[in-house]
Amino acid sequence: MPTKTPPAKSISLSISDRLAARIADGDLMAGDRLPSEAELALQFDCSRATVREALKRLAAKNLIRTARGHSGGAFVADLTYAAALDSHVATSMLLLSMNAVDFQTAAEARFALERACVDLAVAQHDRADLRALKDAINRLASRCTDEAFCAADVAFHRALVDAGHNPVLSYQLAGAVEAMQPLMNMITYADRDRETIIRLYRRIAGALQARDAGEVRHVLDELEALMIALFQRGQARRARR
Amino acid sequence: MPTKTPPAKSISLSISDRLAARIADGDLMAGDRLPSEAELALQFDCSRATVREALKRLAAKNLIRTARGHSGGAFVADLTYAAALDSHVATSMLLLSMNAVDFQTAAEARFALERACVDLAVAQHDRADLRALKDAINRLASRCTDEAFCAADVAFHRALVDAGHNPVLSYQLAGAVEAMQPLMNMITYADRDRETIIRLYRRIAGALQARDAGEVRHVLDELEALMIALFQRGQARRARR
DNA sequence: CCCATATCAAATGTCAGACATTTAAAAGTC
DNA sequence: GACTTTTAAATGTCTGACATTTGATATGGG
Repeated sequence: MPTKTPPAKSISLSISDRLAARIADGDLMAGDRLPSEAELALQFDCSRATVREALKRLAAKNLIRTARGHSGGAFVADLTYAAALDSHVATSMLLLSMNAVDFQTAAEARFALERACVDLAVAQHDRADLRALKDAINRLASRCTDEAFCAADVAFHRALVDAGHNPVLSYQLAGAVEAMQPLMNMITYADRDRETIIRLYRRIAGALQARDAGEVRHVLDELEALMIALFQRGQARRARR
Repeated sequence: MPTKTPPAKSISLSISDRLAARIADGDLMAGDRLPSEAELALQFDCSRATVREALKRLAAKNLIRTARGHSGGAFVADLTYAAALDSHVATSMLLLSMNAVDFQTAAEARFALERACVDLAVAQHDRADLRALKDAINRLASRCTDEAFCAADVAFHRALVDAGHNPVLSYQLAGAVEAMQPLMNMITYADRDRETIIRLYRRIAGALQARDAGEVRHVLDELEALMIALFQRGQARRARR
């Protein structure tokens, strides 16, 4: 009996797939309102509960948003960079933690990605970008917890990435950098380490202002080596106890 | 009345958030089985339907998978690179199409990212990587539709990225490159364009084998310029009609 | 004793109908 | 005309039931 009954995909799954395809194809455009749950139930010949499960899945993927009330309903969401970034970061974080990615691999990837935006950042940055970089450095220089230090660290790198003025690149890079923050948080920084890092960051900001891409890349190399060394030192210390 | 009643988050949403947090925190580990829907309904003091909506949301984010039958249920999924990549690509594609990203911006981002893996690829590649590159080139050289040409194009870049032997980097880069395929598909290639592209790809493969990172980067620059020129030529032709 | 078969139980998937809540528009009132 | 009340349409939730799937268990025969 070659009638296709593969893994018997559930009804709600096939509904969400069909709606997702219509959105991806541009058949349903951002802002469009989907039929009401009751209408969809009629169209797909199933119950409202089943339709709702399908809609929840789409909502989880940021494909639709729902509003209650008289003229509420499900609307095709206009996917923003911010929303996409959130889910990208969440997924990447889970991926890194679940696959036990070692620090060296993560750091290697992170700095490789960061170097990808150097040329653009050097060419495109403006005064606001330099300001953002310096704000982040100032926050780093203030006494703060390791977590706050790492958060400011992320802000610095984020500013560097954004200086390329390419939203697509920012989206990809910022997601990767932020996803690695939990790993970076495993580093405990001594005061003199912080000073070293801040010095490197100032050199990056300076080189960027001077539009010296080679120097920026060079400092990033140093930074990467430093990070890995700090992590390994911390690991050795943990092992000794 | 400062009692917090913000936007009255729905019950099913708060349930999925709580479960997601437990997974992210490592409280629930990959492979763990969640309580049955009936039990969860008791724990959260709500109906099974509400629990199910929450679970569907988690399933959409690849956080859990469900199985039917006697010893079925919801299990914490072990997020694979492949699964994460799929959702990353899907999201990125939507993001690009919905935000009307222009070709130049996308190409700029794509080649910037690609250059990010050159150093690693030059240092780490092995024979299998070169083989994958050459296979892709051979497919490009065979007569094929524009879509197949673009698919082989993606395969080439994917192989280049994977040559870095860094799964984290591959995940990030492959997602970005694949997401841009629809834009690249907008290019129609004349025969002599294809020949030019293939020549560039052969140079890349050769430079990689010779472990000459500067040459790889240089060819990528040429490739980027060519792609943008081809796209603009196509646009001008479309406008003239 | 082992193996095939039938039965069972637990879980997800689905359905039907009801009620609660939210929201904007329409109707009514001053 | 501005304010208040009513109303309708939609999502959010609850309840209870049935269907389906699938491993475990019991049962029977060789």
